[in-house]
Amino acid sequence: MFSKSCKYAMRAVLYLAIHSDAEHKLGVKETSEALEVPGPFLAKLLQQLSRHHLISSTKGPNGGFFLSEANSKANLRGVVESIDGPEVFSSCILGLPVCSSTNPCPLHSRALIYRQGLLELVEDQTIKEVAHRVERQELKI
Amino acid sequence: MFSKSCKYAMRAVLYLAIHSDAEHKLGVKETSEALEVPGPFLAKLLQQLSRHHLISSTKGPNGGFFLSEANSKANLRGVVESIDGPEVFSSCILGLPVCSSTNPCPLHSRALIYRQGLLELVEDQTIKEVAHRVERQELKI
DNA sequence: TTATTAAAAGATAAAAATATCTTTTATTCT
DNA sequence: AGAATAAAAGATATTTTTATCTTTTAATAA
Ligand code: FES
Ligand code: FES
Repeated sequence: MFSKSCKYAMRAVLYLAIHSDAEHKLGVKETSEALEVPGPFLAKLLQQLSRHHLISSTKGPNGGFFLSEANSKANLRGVVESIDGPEVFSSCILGLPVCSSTNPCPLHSRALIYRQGLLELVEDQTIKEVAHRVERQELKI
Repeated sequence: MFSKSCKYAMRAVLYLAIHSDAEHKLGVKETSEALEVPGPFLAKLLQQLSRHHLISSTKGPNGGFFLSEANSKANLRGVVESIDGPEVFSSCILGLPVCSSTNPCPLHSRALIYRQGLLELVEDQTIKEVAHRVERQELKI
């Protein structure tokens, strides 16, 4: 499915959504330890997300990563596309160079439905909404 | 989604379903060239599928790979599970070590539905049925 | 039996993904 | 201004996946 990097990134974004805001930023260390994910590797991912404006960051003392209000009102699709690329939602399930309805592979029409479901999975709730559910229902990330 | 290996394997199985039978076996070369896939690499995948009895093979002159009647009455699930492992249909979408409804991640319940769809995609038609559709509708593999 | 064929198996190589370490830059606090 | 902090950037290392090459084994045909 999603790459390991992408999964780390989604979890980290949710962690930040829950534990950070503009006044309470989080360092890589705390986040990586909480998620049990390699720190320097997560740092790269967070930097990439920050460059793409999917999360926010500041340097220096009291600096760190956090989700701005705007960040947390977005959904996870941007995070996934930023790390794994937009093709995860549009590429042929058999790996053919192009996925098209005019020249489809035998699994195409069903794959469309399935991919739509995947898209909805990451698109139809905001990061903030997902984060709230995690808190209320004590879900794991 | 599925690994490159898995995609190669699925396409090769469909190609064999269409172009081979117990009397007309196919060599790796023909198959790999038809699918535009690296030959020695495909050979490994076919050998693995053969060991797992998802396709058939014989050595020597007129030997090669083919789908027995039994092989072509199976579905693609076995092929996928043989190459990518059964976890593709059961692992947590966020990469948590266990996926369980008693201790779920925030995407779990939707992920269940999505994974079910993926399973149906490869499970609800036999290889033979898919192959016939490819022939009748001139689909790409 | 011998030559030929093609898969099976094993060894090696290249590329991509994942992981780590070091240096630099921006920010804050004293 | 100077010291401390933490991200940003860059360089390096490891692991996994993908790809290739060589040798061996089994089957067929002459
Ligand atoms: S052509 Fe294969 S999924 Fe669209
Ligand atoms: S726990 Fe994450 S998908 Fe089931």
